[in-house]
Amino acid sequence: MKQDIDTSAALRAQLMNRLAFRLYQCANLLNKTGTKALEAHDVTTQQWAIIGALVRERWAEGIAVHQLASLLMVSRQNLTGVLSRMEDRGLIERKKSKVDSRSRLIRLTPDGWKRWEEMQADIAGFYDGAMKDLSNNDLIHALHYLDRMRENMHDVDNTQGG
Amino acid sequence: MKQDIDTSAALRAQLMNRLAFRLYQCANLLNKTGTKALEAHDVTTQQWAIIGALVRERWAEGIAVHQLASLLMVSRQNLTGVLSRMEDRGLIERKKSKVDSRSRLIRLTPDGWKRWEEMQADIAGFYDGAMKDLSNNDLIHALHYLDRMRENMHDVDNTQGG
DNA sequence: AAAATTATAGCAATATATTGACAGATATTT
DNA sequence: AAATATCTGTCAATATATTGCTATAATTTT
Repeated sequence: MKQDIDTSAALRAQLMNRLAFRLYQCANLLNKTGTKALEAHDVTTQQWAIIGALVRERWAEGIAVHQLASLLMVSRQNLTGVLSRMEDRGLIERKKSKVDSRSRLIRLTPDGWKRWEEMQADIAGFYDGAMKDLSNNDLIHALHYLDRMRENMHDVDNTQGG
Repeated sequence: MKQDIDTSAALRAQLMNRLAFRLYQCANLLNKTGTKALEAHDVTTQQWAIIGALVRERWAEGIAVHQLASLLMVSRQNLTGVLSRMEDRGLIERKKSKVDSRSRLIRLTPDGWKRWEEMQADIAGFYDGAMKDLSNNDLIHALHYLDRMRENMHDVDNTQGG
């Protein structure tokens, strides 16, 4: 009976443990270093992700909070807090939807767009460091694995009553 | 002039953006689903990581806070908060070091060890879902990429005055 | 030996993330 | 049409993460 690497439960458990731990460390470091890299722009990593989403999705009137929360995979409540801080600083605006008066449509202000442009050089500089020595092929593979895990955990989430 | 996939700056920037975003989403989902999976044990994902580290590193007297913080790659201040909540619930104990009276040595209590054992079945169940359809080879590769990124960001961190 | 520097844990302030809850709006069922 | 169920954004409470700061201890420099 050949002890194949793919059939060793203890090895697999160890790999999964290490992978989860690595994910934990990476995410914390991404938050820390990303926020520091954009310090001059007064934009945290999380706010950067939100601005990036708003830039990418050019809805005519903006996007509803629950849609943005779904896209970012964070809770509506947390997003409300982050958006409030961004609105206070003039990066985004909230507008009551004409279609559904409960809904608030979120979009970047002209200042928000300007901030995005101003950030680009520092974003590029940050990525140079964070993705150093990773080829495009590496990036594609890493993306594939994280994608797989995200989908898996999304399913787990739904199973848990999401 | 051949437009090679490895030389396209726009593609690379897009990949890096998507990778960072995926990391953000995955980490949040890991925190959410991991904590939910261990709900019966009243242990969050972060506390699980700490217990795991304490289990793995079997120092005779325990580990100092700054060492544990370094291992986990989180700040001492944050760790202090998490440890306090764990101590309050009897999972860990803090003991003044005989060698350096400023230092607090952290280790699991007997209850902490027992909690770790009790968690194993639910941990395994969670991993089954989160790592579904990923072979051991996949796990090894994913680990490699996250490792690479972690090291890169660690270097960036040091450059930023970490 | 004294002075200066560095290290330790933890307090405080702020940002992010979750869950529970809820007023009010909207959609579905009766 | 009325009753019921669901949805929307946000408040509140709690956990996690960062930075600045500090009293005290330890180490290094003078």
